[in-house]
Amino acid sequence: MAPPPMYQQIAEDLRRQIESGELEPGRQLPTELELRETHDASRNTVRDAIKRLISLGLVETKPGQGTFVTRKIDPFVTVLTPTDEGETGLGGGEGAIYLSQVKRQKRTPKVSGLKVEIQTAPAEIRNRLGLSEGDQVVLRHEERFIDGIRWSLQTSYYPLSFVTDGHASRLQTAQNIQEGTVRYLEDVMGLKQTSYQDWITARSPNDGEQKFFSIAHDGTVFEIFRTAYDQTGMPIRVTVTIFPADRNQFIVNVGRPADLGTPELDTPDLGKDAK
Amino acid sequence: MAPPPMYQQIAEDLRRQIESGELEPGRQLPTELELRETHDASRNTVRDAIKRLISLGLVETKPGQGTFVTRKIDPFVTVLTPTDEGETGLGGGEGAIYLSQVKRQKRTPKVSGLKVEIQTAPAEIRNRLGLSEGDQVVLRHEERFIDGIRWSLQTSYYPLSFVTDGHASRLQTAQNIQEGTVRYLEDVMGLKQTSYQDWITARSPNDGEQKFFSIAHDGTVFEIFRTAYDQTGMPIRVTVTIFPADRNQFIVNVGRPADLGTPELDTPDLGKDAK
DNA sequence: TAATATTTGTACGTATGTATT
DNA sequence: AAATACATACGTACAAATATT
Repeated sequence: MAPPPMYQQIAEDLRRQIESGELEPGRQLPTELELRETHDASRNTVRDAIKRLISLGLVETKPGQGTFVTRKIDPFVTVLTPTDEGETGLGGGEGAIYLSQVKRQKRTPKVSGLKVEIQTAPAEIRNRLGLSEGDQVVLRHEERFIDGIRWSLQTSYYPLSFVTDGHASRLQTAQNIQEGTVRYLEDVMGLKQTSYQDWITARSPNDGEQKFFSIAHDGTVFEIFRTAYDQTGMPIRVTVTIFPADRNQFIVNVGRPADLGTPELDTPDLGKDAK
Repeated sequence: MAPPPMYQQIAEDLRRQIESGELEPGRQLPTELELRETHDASRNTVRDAIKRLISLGLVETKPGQGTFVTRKIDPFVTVLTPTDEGETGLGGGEGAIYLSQVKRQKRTPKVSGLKVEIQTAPAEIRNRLGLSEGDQVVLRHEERFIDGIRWSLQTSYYPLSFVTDGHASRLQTAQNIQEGTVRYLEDVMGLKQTSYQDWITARSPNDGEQKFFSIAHDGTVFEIFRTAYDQTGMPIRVTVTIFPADRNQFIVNVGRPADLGTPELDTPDLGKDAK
């Protein structure tokens, strides 16, 4: 039996120390030069070990300062199914995706950096909205925070015809639509949002996402496409939301109004050692 | 302005060639020694570039053979909400999570390696099932394939009391329960599954998952906890399923029986350049 | 079967650059 | 300005896996 390579052994050793709490979150690891001596390895080998810990999300490095054990963020839990059966696909925001009420009521979501553009619809959006090649869309982009933490990036796409033919002119103004776009579209165009479909994927972040969320290039983000339909089954909006996987989880409730408890919501290490 | 480091430039250069189709899936990249010469860099620098491409999932290396452009797997799409309103939380399998009917009918799911154990319930399971510390659970573990491709790993947990007090003895036999455990529990214990809750997270694979799915150590898996409840609101099962993110996507339908189209399901590069 | 060539993996050493204290 | 710590980049050597002769 070949023994595991040295850099893996060093990584394992450090991982054990971190997960046992010996090295608590926020604390600095020994420097590369120190680890070089304590483990009797070259600096490059030590660095290989640290790279593994980075890709596991256990540590982060800061040039000129050191390597630190990652502080875990108490995860945001988003319920993808409506919490209130009264609202059919529901209310506010950018037609969006809602923060769990459970134990989140003390948290304060904020939105900033609203940007509005008009573009030729990219294929993914065009197909979901049932448009033709070359058709244009109105695009409303937001940065979303919770308690000051960067939570998600959201972009909603509407057919440009809503503005040109449907008189929903406020869609293209870079102002928040206070009553919510769902309500607004119903008021001015008679479009009722009666259903939606969420499409959930995961991938690596692009450069912009990497910077905005301060995550590693080999981290993970959820990408959720929400397509909303009116009473006739016509798609009226596509909302694409990016959530970094290190601080976001999702819940889907089926078969009940869903005020069921959410076990372990407090526990920071949920899912750590699941096998 | 500092130029980007050389290994990133080399990675970008190769990425461009891959995404433009110049280097098609399955094809071998130039060897490290060749890249060393074409890019006038050291072998280690070339290797750093390739590591980035690996973590983006664009290439994979095979010792002794070479580096190859990843063949993308046509993603499996799983619908988390019931496709048939008639069934309340629904039928077969291990009480499980169901494969989309859409365009998947030609695909053949297979299950193998059924393993049954009795364990003290780990905290995550215990809390979800409403058990006390030290309580035991019956654990049914399966490896699941689609068209021969490793699709997911699933483990279902039931309170041991179902076997000792409830006479659901077949739970602890390593045999498939043909009619489905949902039906079986209803027959022998009168437990009707009327609702469930899915809890969706993403994380790095552990060693076993890494090997089973042949994914990189810095890849991503979805981990979905499905807690099923009976008519009284009592939790009767927790099913934990691991899905590698490179070949799995999920859909949640709200507000309609949901036979809506699934745009782009055929398109292999869904979500590639979404921004 | 055995030897050989090719290709990636691990490990070392060194030098220099950049960010922070 | 100097010291510290991580980042990039080069070079070398040998091991391990695979394919070929």
